[in-house]
Amino acid sequence: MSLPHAILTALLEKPSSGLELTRRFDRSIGYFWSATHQQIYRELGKLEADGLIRALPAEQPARGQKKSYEVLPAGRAELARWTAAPQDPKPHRDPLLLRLRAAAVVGTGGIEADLRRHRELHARQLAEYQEIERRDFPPERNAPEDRLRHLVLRAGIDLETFWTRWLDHALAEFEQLPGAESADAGSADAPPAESRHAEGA
Amino acid sequence: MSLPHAILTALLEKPSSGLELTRRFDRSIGYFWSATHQQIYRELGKLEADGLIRALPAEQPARGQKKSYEVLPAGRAELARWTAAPQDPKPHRDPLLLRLRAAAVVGTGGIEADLRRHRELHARQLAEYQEIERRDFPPERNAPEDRLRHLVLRAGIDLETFWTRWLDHALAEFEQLPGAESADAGSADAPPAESRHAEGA
DNA sequence: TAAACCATGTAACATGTTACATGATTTT
DNA sequence: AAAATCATGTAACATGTTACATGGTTTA
Repeated sequence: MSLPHAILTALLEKPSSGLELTRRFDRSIGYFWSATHQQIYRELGKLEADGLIRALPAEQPARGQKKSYEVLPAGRAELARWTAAPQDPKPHRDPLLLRLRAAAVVGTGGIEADLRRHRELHARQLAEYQEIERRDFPPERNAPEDRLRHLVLRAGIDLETFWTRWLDHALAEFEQLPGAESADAGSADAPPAESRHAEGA
Repeated sequence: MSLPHAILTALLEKPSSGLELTRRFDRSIGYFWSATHQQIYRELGKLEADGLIRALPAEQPARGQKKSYEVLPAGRAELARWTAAPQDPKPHRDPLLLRLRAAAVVGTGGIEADLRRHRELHARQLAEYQEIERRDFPPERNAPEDRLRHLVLRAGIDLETFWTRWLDHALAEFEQLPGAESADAGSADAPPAESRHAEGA
């Protein structure tokens, strides 16, 4: 139940149309809550039906026409309620760690190359966040209203730093692995399938 | 498309029934890929229909009867393929960061108490992982087959350490916040709803 | 033998993903 | 006026969640 509240937050920051929201989800908000345009349109419909937002009465309703929404008092109240309500942390889901665990059983295959690729992607994301920090939160600018936004951005920066370093560590560990190939102990049925030709980083 | 591969990995480590799998997902595997028993039974049915696993012909099929599965050669091959295939990192989704961002708009409400609670939950999880590390990976035991499994556990330990520290930082930041109350700049419609009575940590 | 628990499962729904459809506006 | 792009939307499906149903086994 987070997408509607992500949309309410975005609309409170600035009333927008579906496509504008989609673009903002590709940037700031999407950094910790992504959504496609189909999800957003679907959710905008529900929020409007529930009386939490309304379409700005600017112009026409036709199909190819832009339609902007703003948050109604009931929507703001719902967002405040949700923000203050306790929530348990959801268990973390990470396909890459799952693959490493699988690699311990069926062999490492070409996974090392993908680890390197992920490392680079995280490093790039880190650079992007740091650029945003330089631009939006220079040392002078330290108003209380910005503190929370900056704190959230710091989480993004710290997380990408974390993963970059962890992947460095993992790659170092791989170099110490014997032949970097099939380490098994299980029921032994099929051949390890492909294994050579790593795709470079 | 990760749940079937999580199940294949678990079954290769040790053939199991649905409930046994559920229990193992509550422990080791579930630490980075959780699943409920309904998901697991549903997926076991699909994997069997696809010829990737089969029920051990031990005994009866009746309703309240235990039914164990093992991985077939095709299943092992599929897991090896999936493990080696490149995958893009999925964008990270974090409701707590979303709530902090919302708090920047509608006010902090009682969110501080929940931050403290999350901090304690992460600290507890960290302690659990460290206990597992002590038990399963003592310094003597350093066989190559264990390296990958240990690496994955380290990720869990490092992540919980990360969040514990980050939440400490966030809470320190909160103490510097003016009245620790409603910081707004937007369309101003509704009252900030509830705000007082934090629920202690 | 009733209650508690073990084990597998069904059903309904919420959320997220992928592919495609359609009208309006801008560019060539 | 054809092509590209903008903007909103439908449809089908995959995955995840919540509530409940059913038969068997153990324990009070």
